[in-house]
Amino acid sequence: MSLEKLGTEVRRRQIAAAALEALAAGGPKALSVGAVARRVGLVPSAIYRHFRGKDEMTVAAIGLFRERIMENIRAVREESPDALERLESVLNRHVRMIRDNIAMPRVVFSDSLAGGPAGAKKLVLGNIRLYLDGLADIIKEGQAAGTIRPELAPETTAVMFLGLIMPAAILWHLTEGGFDVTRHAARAWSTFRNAIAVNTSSQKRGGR
Amino acid sequence: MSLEKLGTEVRRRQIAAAALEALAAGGPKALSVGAVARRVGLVPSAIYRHFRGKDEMTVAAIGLFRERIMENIRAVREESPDALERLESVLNRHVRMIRDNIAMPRVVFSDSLAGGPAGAKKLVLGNIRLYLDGLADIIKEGQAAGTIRPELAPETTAVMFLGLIMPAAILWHLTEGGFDVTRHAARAWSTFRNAIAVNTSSQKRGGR
DNA sequence: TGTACATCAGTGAACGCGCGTTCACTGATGTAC
DNA sequence: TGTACATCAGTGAACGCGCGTTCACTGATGTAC
Repeated sequence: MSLEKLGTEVRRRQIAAAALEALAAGGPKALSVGAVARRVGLVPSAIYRHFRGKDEMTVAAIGLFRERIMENIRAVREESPDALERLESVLNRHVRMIRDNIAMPRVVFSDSLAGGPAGAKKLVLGNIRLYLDGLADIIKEGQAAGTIRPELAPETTAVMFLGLIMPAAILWHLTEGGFDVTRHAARAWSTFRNAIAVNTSSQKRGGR
Repeated sequence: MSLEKLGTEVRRRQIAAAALEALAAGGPKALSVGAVARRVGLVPSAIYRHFRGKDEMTVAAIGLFRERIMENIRAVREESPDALERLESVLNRHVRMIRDNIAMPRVVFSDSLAGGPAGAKKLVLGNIRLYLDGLADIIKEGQAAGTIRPELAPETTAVMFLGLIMPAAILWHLTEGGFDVTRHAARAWSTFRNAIAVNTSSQKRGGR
C-alpha cells in the first residue's frame, strides 16, 4: 500500500479529482466516500482528514470541474480570433472530453446531484451559467465582427450549442461507446454553423 | 385511509405512474419503494403484492413513459401532414411536459437510472431510440415532400432536435422554473426551422 | 336473499446491507535542541 | 549529525440511519351453496 502521507492541499485536489472521475464513470450513485477513497488508495475514514464530509467533497469536485471547463473556454479564445472557429473548437473539446469519459455533460451538466448536498444544485447551475456566458460572449463578438447573424439572441444560441452535444453524450454513455459522437458532432456542427453564420459566398455547406 | 382493495392490474399502473412522478419530481434518489407507496396511499411492503421488487417497479415506470412519448408522436402525426408543423408540435408538447413536471428529458431521457436495475439502461436506450426513429421518420417524410433539406442526415437531425429541449429542461429544473423554456423553445425553433427547411419565399424568418 | 368459505390486497414488525460518520489509535514526517 | 518530541495523515472498529425486502397476519371482496 502507499503508506505515503501527503499534505492536505495536495490530497484535497487528489480526492476531488477522484470524486469527479467516479461521478463521470458511474453517476451520482458511484460517488460514495468509500469508492472515492479506494480510488486514491485510502480508507474511507481518511477522507475526513481533508473534508468535513461527503457534501464538502462533492462541492470540491464540482469546483474542480468548473476550473476545467472554464480553462476550455480560455484556451479556445487564444487559438483563434474567429467566433465560428472558436465554437467549433469548443465542440471538439467537448467530444474529446466525452470520449475520455470525463464527466462533462453526462453528469455535471445535468441535475444528477439534485438530491445531493444543499449547495450542489446551485453550484452546478453556476457552472452552467458561467459556461453559457462564455459561449454567449463568443457569439456576441462574432455578431460584432459580422460573422454571426445579428438577429440571433446570444443566450438562446449558447443553450442551443449545448444541445448539440448533450443528447449525444447521453447516447454515447447509454450505448457504451457505440454511438459515434465524433460523426454526430461534425454533422450537427455543419448544420448549426449554417444556421448561425452570416450568409457568405460559401453558402453551399450542406449535410454530410 | 383508503382501505380500498384494488385489482392488481389497476394497482400496477397506479404504482408505475406514481413511480414516474417521483422520478420526475426528485430524480432517481426519490424513486424509493417507500416514497412511491406513500404517493399511492399504501405501505411500502404492499408494493410487493404487485411487483417482485423495486427493479420491476422501475421497469414498469419506464414502460409507462414509453407509452406516453410514443402517444405524443402518434398524436402529432394526426394533427398535420406537414413535417415542419409536426416537429413544432412535438416541441410544444415537450415544453408542456416539462412545465407539468413530467419526467420527460430531465430524468428518463438521461442516464439517471444507470446505477439502477440491470435492464433499465437498455430500456431507457430503447425509449430514446424509438423516439428518435419517430422523429427521423417525420424528417424523412418532410424530405420526400420537399419541405426539409434533402442533404441532412435524418438521424443526426433527430438528435439535434432533442438537443433543442434537453438543456432547456435541465435549466428549467435547476432554476426551479426560473428559466423560460417556452421562450427558449420558440426562439430555438425559429433558428432550427430555418436550418432544416428548404429555402422558400418566406426566407425572412429570423431571430426573436 | 342469506350464510360459510376461499382468495388475496394491504399491514406492520423485523431483518440485513450499504453507506456516511465518529473516535481512539498508530506511526511517519518535520522541527527544536 | 543525533536524539526527543510534537504534529497530523492514515487506520480500523463501531455506530446509526435509510432503504429494500420478508413474513405471518388481517380483514374486505367475491363466489358457492
